[in-house]
Amino acid sequence: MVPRNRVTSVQFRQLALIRVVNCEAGEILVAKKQRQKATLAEVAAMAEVDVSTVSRVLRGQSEQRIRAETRDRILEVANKLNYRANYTARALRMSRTFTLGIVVPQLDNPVFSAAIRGAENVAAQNGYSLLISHRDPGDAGTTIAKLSQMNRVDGLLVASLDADEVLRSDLAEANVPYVLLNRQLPGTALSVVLDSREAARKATEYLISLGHRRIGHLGGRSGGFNAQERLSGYKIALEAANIAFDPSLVTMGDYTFSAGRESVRKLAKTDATAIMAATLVSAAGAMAELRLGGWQLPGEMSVIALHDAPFAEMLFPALSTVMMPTEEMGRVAADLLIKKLSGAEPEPVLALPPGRLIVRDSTVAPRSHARISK
Amino acid sequence: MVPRNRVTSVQFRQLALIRVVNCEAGEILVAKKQRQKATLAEVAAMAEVDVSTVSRVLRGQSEQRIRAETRDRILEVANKLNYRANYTARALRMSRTFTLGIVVPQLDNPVFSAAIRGAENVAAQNGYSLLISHRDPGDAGTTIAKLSQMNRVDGLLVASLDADEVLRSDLAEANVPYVLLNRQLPGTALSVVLDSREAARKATEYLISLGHRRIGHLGGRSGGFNAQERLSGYKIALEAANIAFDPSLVTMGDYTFSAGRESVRKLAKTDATAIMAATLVSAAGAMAELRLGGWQLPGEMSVIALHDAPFAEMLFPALSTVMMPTEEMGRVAADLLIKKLSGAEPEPVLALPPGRLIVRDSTVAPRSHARISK
DNA sequence: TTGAAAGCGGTACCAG
DNA sequence: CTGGTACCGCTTTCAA
Repeated sequence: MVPRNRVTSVQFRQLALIRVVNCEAGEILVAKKQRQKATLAEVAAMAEVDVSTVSRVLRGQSEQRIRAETRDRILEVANKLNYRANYTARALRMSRTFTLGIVVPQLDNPVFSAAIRGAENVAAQNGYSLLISHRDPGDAGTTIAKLSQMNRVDGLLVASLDADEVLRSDLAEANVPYVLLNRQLPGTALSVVLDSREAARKATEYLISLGHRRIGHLGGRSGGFNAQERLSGYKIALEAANIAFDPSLVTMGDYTFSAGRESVRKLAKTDATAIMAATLVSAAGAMAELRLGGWQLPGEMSVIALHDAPFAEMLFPALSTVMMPTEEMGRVAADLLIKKLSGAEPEPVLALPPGRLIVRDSTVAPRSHARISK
Repeated sequence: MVPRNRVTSVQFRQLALIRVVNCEAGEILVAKKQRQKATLAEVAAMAEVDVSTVSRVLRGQSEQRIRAETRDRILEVANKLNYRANYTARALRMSRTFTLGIVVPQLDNPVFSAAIRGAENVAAQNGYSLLISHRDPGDAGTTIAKLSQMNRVDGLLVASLDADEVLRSDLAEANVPYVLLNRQLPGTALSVVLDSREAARKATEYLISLGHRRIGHLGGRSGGFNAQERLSGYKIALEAANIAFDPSLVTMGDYTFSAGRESVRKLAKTDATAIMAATLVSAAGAMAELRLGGWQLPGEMSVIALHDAPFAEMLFPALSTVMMPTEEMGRVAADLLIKKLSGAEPEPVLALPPGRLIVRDSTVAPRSHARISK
């Protein structure tokens, strides 16, 4: 009944034992052995038990069903051999990689790197690792599809700056659970976002409290989810203060430095005395351009931005901001995804409230006599 | 001879065929099937050939040994089923993951994110993917060890800010080939570094060419590899201009904003008219602190930094820099590692020469009468 | 040119 | 409480 060329486990154990014994001949060899990856079978052989027993012991589950003596012996051997389970083999067998993928549009962006940090922590706490992937705007959908189709991840955390349609079709390719990060997609699964609206409201409200009445808004891509939210928060704050909304004070660009520069030129022609910018980088662009135009900052123009990062403090004048819980966003998203992977119910969409207002040097009360625009 | 409970491949093929045929009953099911991960066996069954044949065809090698007709049929089926090889299974079988790990101390650092980008490109070109991992300064060695011991990567790209000893022992845990990034470690394998010395020399030389004679240096951690190199480049430039080296003009800190602030206080008490800073961030700290102290920038103090990133332009005054080929560094390192994995000879250590000098607004000729320090 | 079968290193079910 | 064994999905000899 025993197939040809097939060693029974008893035979194998003996074979392996010989190997092990040989190794023990010299300590050097043993040391070398520790460097190598020991397999379950080797541990089993050396402990003189079956692989299945070793597996049970090492996985720690159903511990009560194993004689303490046996367990200790196995543990000792495993330790001596510096045994580590082979990740690949386990993943294949269990059809689970215990890896979460996180796809971000850029790495050197405090928002995403903070989110990654948060996600990584939660992942680690739950025995998952995080496969970071940054998706250049060019490679349409490949990243998302690749990660999931190659069975490399159990689930995906997706941050995207793409248009709804593009993102939707990318996501369709993924055949793993996912949760969206910093972004909503109508009619789609879970997503964790920051409450940009409230943040924008808060920032605008602060400018109003300083006495500003003509407040410009440097927005993001007009189609974008967060851009809409921020604009809406801006309007809410104006309304609450009985200030009429003036479309000419709003400019939408993308979130880059140069877009900030360009956009602010339009605002510079108005009688605005303050600007609420969507991001640190666009605020930086705005301030740079204004300075170039000879404006006194913050005297002639107050600037506040959403999100906070060390970068805000490095600008001149140091930028006032409304903090955003970006790391928390990563944590929450990872938590949601892991719950989902454990078969839990899809929970409702969350919007994390903004953090504190950080007043630095870029915001002051308006001058009594507004400067004549240049 | 056939083991019990074992389906021969013929039997299995039939079983699978039944499944496939059933699926084809409705297009909806076929569509659904495409979403799922099809296995080799399923493709084989549907194409009515053996899995090994499918494998051969799909891997594209030894193509000539397969009848065109067969190959076409297989390709068609694979395509219809949207077949993707299971990464895990392949990795297990081949004992290779075709994944490179890259370990960096921080993600939101233009130096490392550029290196990652470069490494990723080269990796992709060679059929590898990149597993990005950031190692918090706290978790001693675990990251490096984990990645390799879990058999998740074939090789490692390691950027580290740790002390030699720490790094050395971490590396000892890794049982995969690795190459060091942005850092050398005496007596250790391959590493790819930037020529910081030459960059520092170039930056200093530029300040000298503007007429500065009393030039301060804002250095990095005094033990660090790059810090030494930069200091040395600074000295070389001075010497070439017959300017005596004055230790009181050199301050070593770490690379943070606040370290930049602190360090510059010492320099502010000297008669220095210019500063060569190790990094953008420390330069930013220095400028912030000087401004706070009432200095006119750049009039009373010129500042230049090593490395270039969008960030430099956002500062005020916009920072002059010497570009560093950080993305190239990632590319070269990945290339080296891949060569090593293919069994090639360990090539010599490289130092990539700095890029262009970018003159922005932070560097001007010294005033004829140096300001009395405050 | 194609098929059969032996694993890679685990996990988990089923016996005993 | 422990052993035996059938896979997970793929690659790679070895035969036919």
